[in-house]
Amino acid sequence: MGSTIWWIRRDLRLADNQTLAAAMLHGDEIIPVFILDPFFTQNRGAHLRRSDFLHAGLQYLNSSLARSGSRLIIRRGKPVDVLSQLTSEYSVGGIYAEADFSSYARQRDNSIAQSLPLKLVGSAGFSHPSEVVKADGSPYTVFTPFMKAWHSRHLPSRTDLLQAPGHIATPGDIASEALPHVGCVLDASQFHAGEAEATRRLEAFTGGIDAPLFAYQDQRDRMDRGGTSALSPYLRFGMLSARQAMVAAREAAQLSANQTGEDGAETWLNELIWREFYISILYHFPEVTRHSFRPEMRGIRWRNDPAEFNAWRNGTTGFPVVDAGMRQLAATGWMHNRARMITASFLVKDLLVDWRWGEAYFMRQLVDGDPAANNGGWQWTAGTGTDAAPYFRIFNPVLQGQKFDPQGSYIRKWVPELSRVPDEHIHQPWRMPELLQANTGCRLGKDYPFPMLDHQARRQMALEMYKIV
DNA sequence: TGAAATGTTGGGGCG
DNA sequence: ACGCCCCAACATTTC
Repeated sequence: MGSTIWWIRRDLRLADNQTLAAAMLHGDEIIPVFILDPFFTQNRGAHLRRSDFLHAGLQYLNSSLARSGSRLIIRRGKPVDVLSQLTSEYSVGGIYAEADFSSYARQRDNSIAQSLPLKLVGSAGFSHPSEVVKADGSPYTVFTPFMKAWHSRHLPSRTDLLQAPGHIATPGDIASEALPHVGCVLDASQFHAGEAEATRRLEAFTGGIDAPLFAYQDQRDRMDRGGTSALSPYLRFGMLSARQAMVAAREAAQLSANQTGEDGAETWLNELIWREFYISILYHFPEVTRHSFRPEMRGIRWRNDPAEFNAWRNGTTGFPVVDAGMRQLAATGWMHNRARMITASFLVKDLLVDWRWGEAYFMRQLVDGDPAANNGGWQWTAGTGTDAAPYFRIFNPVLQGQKFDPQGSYIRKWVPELSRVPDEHIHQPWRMPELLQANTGCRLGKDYPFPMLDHQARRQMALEMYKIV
């Protein structure tokens, strides 16, 4: 049958990989290739942490392939050129890749498919976005009906999962560049790349009767606790498939069907379906990457003050919970989901900055930065998206801190200058008497900034701004 | 997956 | 004992 290329993009795993399985079905020999595309690598500096996570993942994948009798081929260049060359040199019968619905990937793949036998199999989501649509074929734009439709159609179970191939035959004479270098910026984050780590984390989160999953509903918003799965970087690069995650959630839900905590599995599954929803939105409405989904929101006149934007990025807004989130992001490339909502709301509704500025900054910093989920999250917060939070839903950073970091331990962890501030002032350090400021080493305006704005006033401005449109 | 403003209720202090 | 006021607690409406 000849060779087939498994063109790896964001499916860095051997288990439950439909793309790899299809490639193996259609060829005797597999050429697993990852292409370092100048479109991405030229911009690597801007996405250092995510690049490093990817590169570490490639090293891990290469080891896994080696254990299966294969190896990873690294090539550098425009994908169409690299693939043309490989195809002609090794009489390749087909190129198999997982579908990717971000705008660059779609253009790239469409153009390659015109000259090469590219076949797109599977996707980063559980199902193809064209599968879960309304009866008349139009896409869902409201989450709840989408979620219900999803539940009625798809009930993955363990037997649906594909085993990792035992042996992968790969031609021995194919030249490869060296595996890309992994820098040290990942050291600060808690994420180790690779399929095994992803599987281990999934098992730790969902396995057993005491699994954190069962406390998910109660704990997920608590920034001071590790109640979330923190699996997003693994899902982002396909070190874990959506299907594997969903199967684990379902099995846990069944295990606990008659016990407390069953809602946790349901709630987490819903979060995975939100991810499917945003993948679907990006697929059906690619223009959301450029502007607001809701046309009537495209004329908002944002303030876009660069100095204020910088204060937000640096975590020096003077609002402890906002600064904690932004510093966690800068330090680790990851942020607790509740903190993402709080910081995003602050940027959009207190600083009145265009949500796309925030989207771009998050994309630059996040290890799990994904065009669909990141865009969906930002448009949700800004109230510009599908089924978004209404424009008047404005987070109060003090109340959010009090609710979801009651003792301020999340704040103290990421904003060390507040570490000695007592609990009763941790969310509003500006209310500390001067003597206490001196005693706790947190003098406002010196050790930690005064709040950069009056939330009540900005809230009114935001309401006006949205109303004018 | 919000918060503020406004409305309602009921217990208790008080004359 | 009773009406009145105050206000906390809760509910509803509004942005």
